[in-house]
Amino acid sequence: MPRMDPTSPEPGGYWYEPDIGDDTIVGLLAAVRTFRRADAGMRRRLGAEMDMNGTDLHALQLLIAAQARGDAVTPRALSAHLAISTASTTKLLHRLTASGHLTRAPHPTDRRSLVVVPTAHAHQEVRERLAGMHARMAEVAGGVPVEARAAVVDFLRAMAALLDAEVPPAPLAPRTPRA
Amino acid sequence: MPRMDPTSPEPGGYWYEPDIGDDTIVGLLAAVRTFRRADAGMRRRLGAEMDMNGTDLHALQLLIAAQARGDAVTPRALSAHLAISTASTTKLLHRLTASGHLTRAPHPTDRRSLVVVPTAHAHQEVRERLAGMHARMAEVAGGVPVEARAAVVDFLRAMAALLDAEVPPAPLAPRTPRA
DNA sequence: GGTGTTTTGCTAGCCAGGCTAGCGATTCAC
DNA sequence: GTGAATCGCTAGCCTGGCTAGCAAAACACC
Repeated sequence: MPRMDPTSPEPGGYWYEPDIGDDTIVGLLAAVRTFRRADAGMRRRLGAEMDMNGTDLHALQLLIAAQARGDAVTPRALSAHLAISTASTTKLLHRLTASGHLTRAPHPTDRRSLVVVPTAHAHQEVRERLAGMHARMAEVAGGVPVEARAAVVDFLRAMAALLDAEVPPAPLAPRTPRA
Repeated sequence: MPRMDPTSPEPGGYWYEPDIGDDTIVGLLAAVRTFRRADAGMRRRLGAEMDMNGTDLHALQLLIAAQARGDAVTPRALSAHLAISTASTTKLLHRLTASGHLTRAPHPTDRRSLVVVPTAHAHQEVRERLAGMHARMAEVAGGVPVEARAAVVDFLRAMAALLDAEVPPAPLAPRTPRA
């Protein structure tokens, strides 16, 4: 049975960028890549080893957060938050209702819509599953020097904004049109 | 046609953690989540809008980096680096050879194996596709105060290590065994 | 030097989770 | 009141993971 090596080492050298001019910037970007890879791998493993994938888990987190805030969440809002289509969201709701993690309640004012509510079971499970990881993440975050935290937050937010804006360009050669 | 909102706002509040004791830590973790979500969304869009998905692109980066270092890369090594199975790697190689991004050359010493080599086309394309984004990322990175950069790098690395180590536990209720 | 075991890349076929297209029901604008 | 917009949904497709199992080559060992 061909199996993969779960702990692949660092990719090693970098690729292009002739000379950005600053080693610390290169190091920063390398760290970002390392993190992205670890994150992607974790999500995949999460999907493989548990009976819930990353998107579903993320949805539950959002629902629980919203509930704590007293906000009602509609499927449409959920799809927007998760950045997936409404059809995919419907499937997601099916999965999570089937597994007993949430229920659909009628929307108080709009009879087309509905309100998605996490069950007690969902609360418990998310707590169990994420509490440990989250505590560890908080610990890591606590290791960041106080005076540097704002910089880290700014950096991550700016990166996120950049990624959000990215991709669309695609100003490339005539590509095989995939059809 | 149901379409999603590509620029969903911040998830808002958080969920559990009674009182971590420090708002800046919560902010940090929120920023991490924002980034993770942006990254995942970017990868998905990348797969949707281009004719290459994130894994393939990652593979090309690795190959190009290895080539620059003078290292030969076998499919097996690639599968280990990408943390996917050898079967998936074979499919990946099919995709990328079909699209003219790489070629399979005989391995110099092991006749079972082979060496995967990126084409000039791959070089050009990766450069075109990533140079812009990468330059922007470098710009963002450059915006981080010099004295805070080491802290950012440490933080991201620690987070990555944490995610790498995460998931396996799964000490939960008897779960439906998915079979 | 033959022979069993490993390793390598591969094919076949499965499955999850995205997606688009389009539908009935309801709400909104006017 | 009526047409347009919006809601969640179903039907059905496609990508990209996965496992199982294969022939060929390399290796271990006598």
